[in-house]
Amino acid sequence: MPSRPSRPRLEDVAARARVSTASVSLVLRGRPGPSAATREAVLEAARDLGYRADRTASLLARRRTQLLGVTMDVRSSFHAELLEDLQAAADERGYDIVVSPLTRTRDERRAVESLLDFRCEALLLLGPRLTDPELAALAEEHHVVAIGRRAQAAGVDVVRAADDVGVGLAVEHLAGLGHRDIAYVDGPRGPIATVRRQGYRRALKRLGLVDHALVVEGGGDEEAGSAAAHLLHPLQPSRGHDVPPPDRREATGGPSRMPSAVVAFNDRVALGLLDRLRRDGVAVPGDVAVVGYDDSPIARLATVDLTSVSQAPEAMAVAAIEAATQRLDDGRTHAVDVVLEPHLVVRGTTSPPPRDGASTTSGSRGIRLR
Amino acid sequence: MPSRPSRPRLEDVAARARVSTASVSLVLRGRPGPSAATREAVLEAARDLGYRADRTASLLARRRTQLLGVTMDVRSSFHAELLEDLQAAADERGYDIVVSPLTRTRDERRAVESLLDFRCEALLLLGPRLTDPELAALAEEHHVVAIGRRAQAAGVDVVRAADDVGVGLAVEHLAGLGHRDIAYVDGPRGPIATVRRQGYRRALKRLGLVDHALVVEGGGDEEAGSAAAHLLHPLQPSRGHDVPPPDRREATGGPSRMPSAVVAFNDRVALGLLDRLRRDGVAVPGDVAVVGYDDSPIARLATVDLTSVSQAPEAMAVAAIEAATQRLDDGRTHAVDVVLEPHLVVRGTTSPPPRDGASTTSGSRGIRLR
DNA sequence: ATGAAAGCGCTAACAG
DNA sequence: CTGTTAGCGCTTTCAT
Repeated sequence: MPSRPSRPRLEDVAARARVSTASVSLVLRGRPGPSAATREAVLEAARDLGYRADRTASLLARRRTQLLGVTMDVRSSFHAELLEDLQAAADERGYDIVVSPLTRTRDERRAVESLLDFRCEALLLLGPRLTDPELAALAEEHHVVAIGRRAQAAGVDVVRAADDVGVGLAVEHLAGLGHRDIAYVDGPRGPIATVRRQGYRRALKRLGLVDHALVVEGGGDEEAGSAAAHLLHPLQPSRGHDVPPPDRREATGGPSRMPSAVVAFNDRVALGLLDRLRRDGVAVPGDVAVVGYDDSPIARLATVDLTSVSQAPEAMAVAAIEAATQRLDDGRTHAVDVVLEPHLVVRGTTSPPPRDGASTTSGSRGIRLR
Repeated sequence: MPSRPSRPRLEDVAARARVSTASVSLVLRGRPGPSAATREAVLEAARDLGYRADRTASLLARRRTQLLGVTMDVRSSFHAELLEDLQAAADERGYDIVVSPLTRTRDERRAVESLLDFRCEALLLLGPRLTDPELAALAEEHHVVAIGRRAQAAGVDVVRAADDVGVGLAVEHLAGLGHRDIAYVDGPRGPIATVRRQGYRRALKRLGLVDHALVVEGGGDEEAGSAAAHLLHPLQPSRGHDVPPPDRREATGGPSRMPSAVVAFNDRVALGLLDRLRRDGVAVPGDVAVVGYDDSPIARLATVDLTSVSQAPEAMAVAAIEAATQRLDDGRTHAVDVVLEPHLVVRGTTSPPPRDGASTTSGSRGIRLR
């Protein structure tokens, strides 16, 4: 339990070092002025007393708070990753970060308000779901950086990866392997999903595969991916794993051709997809190749080993902090839109399509589906 | 971009409402005193000006900050879940939460310091890795609540689930289904893993199954679970999924009997385990039953459907906030140790063991392994 | 180079 | 019930 004698104040250090509080303040913040002798005395006194500055007080006194506010979805591992990098980048520039998690009882508005209460000097919004007008309104009063999605809002800095390009990379990779029937599992409504879907469509067009386009409904999590598996393989028994799958060639209804490859909105969706496909006896990548998006830690697991598109979170983080500090420290006033190039990380869930009529179903299963 | 005219201050509201700043302060904080007329005038003025209190200033002025600091591992979905519930519980009691994430560049010490800089009135540490002496030292200066693990540290409040009981529930459930060879996949070194392992050993003893004890090395994530699969099934080809598994009965080396059930340190480990087992052609729960720990969101996914032990995060969160506020508001001075009873959530990864000599390998695969 | 003093914006006594 | 006033702990002119 905290000892009653409240923690030492600047004044206490000053008294002990036999100098003024002003000197102590300067020394402790490493600012030029005080002589070497004073410095030493102050540092010693501070050490002896175990002094730590009260940020609340210094923030009040200073105009600046040096605080950057970040809103994030606690459940998103991509956000978690970004946060780590944001933290590091902010650190280097002498800023501190306040994170305001979105939860089911705490939407983006509240999260932002909380940040403003802390007097954050800029708001970094991870994958904000606010509408463009809402963002623009916010930006009238505060510095705001939208991270990870496009935003057509005046005054808002944007840092994002070219998602359409990213999906394009995935599609091209698959096409390069020889796939022609490449499906796409859509994401949850929103600007991010829109751009990725566009990327898919455009890539198919470039490759002359538009006829093969197949966008199936999806979502943002494993559940959605799992559900999508049924749309891709509508002939599988819809529940239970105890019924042998019928020969997929005998299919009626559903897509006339089964895709030999699937690009998913993100890794979580890809994961749900993988899991369901494999349970249904579909080999990945033997029967179907799968590509995710985000290159999340889980994709890197040896057991998952998912080919995925990386948004380069470190680069995004650095760019975002940069955007904020340029406004705060360098007086930039026009909005910027930083677009980073995603890159594909090829792993084990993609390989050439099965030879016509033959399945490359994993031999370890000892089964062939057709 | 922020407009230069700094935001309205209390004084501005007072002037506009033609009352004193004191009255405004009281009204805005909903404290008794001001007359209805004053209230209305103030509220209107505040609304007109778009006033929002500067928390920094009020914290300074007030003795109290009403801030609770939380350290957490951003990567842990269990922590994420707890955080949501902590947030809600704190809210109800008029406290605000500052979260300080641990990252690879930011260990627990730094995270705590950051919280102290914010003048948090209590520290809630999620699954702290600090040693007991370190915790005790911290507790001399601050209110600290350790959440999710046991702690033998003077002055530290502890809120945890009875992990040994939890693992016991899992083992008993399996034994009740008829399993006798029940293995345990250990967690990462630390107090949590120790207690869970103990729970496993004691449960076996109670059930007269000590001879069947098998603790295999594990860890905290999917990777570890995947690796553990090989220790449980040492005869599986160690890499690649393209070699049909040999008849496991012909095993030489490794455990003489294959366990028919496995309890994993946590859900992530269980997940890695599940994935690897299934890829190796082992049916779950047909050949091997698997139980996880944490009842994390992923365990609940239809595609995963993992039997797991729930630590009841909501209850933990409430108890933790309670512990903190009792100290702060009710003047409690002795440490408390709140132990919550975990409960088992039975899902699809557990079923009776295979009949002797027969495999219940999933029929949907159309294969039998032996 | 150093110290005295005036705030930062708000809260809490204390008068009135 | 309302207004006045003295701080909260630190930073920052501005003299010295």
